[in-house]
Amino acid sequence: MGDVFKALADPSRRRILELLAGGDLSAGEIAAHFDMAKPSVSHHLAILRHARLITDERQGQSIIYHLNLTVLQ
Amino acid sequence: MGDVFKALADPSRRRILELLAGGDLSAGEIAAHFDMAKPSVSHHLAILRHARLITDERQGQSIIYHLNLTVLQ
DNA sequence: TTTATATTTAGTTAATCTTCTAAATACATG
DNA sequence: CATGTATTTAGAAGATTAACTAAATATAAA
Repeated sequence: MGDVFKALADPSRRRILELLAGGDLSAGEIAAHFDMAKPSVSHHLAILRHARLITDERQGQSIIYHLNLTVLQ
Repeated sequence: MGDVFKALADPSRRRILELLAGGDLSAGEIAAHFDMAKPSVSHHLAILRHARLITDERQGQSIIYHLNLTVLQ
């Protein structure tokens, strides 16, 4: 649970969750919403994934991210 | 709201909230539960207060802290 | 008013976190 | 298999945070 709170503590990560609430997106599509280098966004995605707030699924060259809010219950 | 998530991100601060869930406590009583210098605990209390997760009230020499969960709704 | 108790403020150091660039990995296509 | 696209990993720099000690403030009591 500590991982969840830590993950939610960063504004960029909360924004990622908001974006995913509007529908699944690839890592690149998520990165396009930020004024930040792609590796930085990838790092945020890793933290959200580790906290189980999102799940990922490879689809060809892309990796699609999904919101997973069940952990908040 | 970002302040709330940041406040909840630290394990010591979550423990303080748990302690206060069991009833109001003075700063000194809270500090006694930790293996940490009092100024460090005071700093955590200030962060929780700023996030409005707790309120404080002076009572003589002591300052009594109360849990305030309304901000989580 | 001096002394004791409770708590916070100030200033510093060490650890953690965010971001970057460069390089590596994975998949798709010519 | 070579090249291009998508994403992550590695390593480093800068910023933020958590901890400490010492000093300041506030109240109570002798």
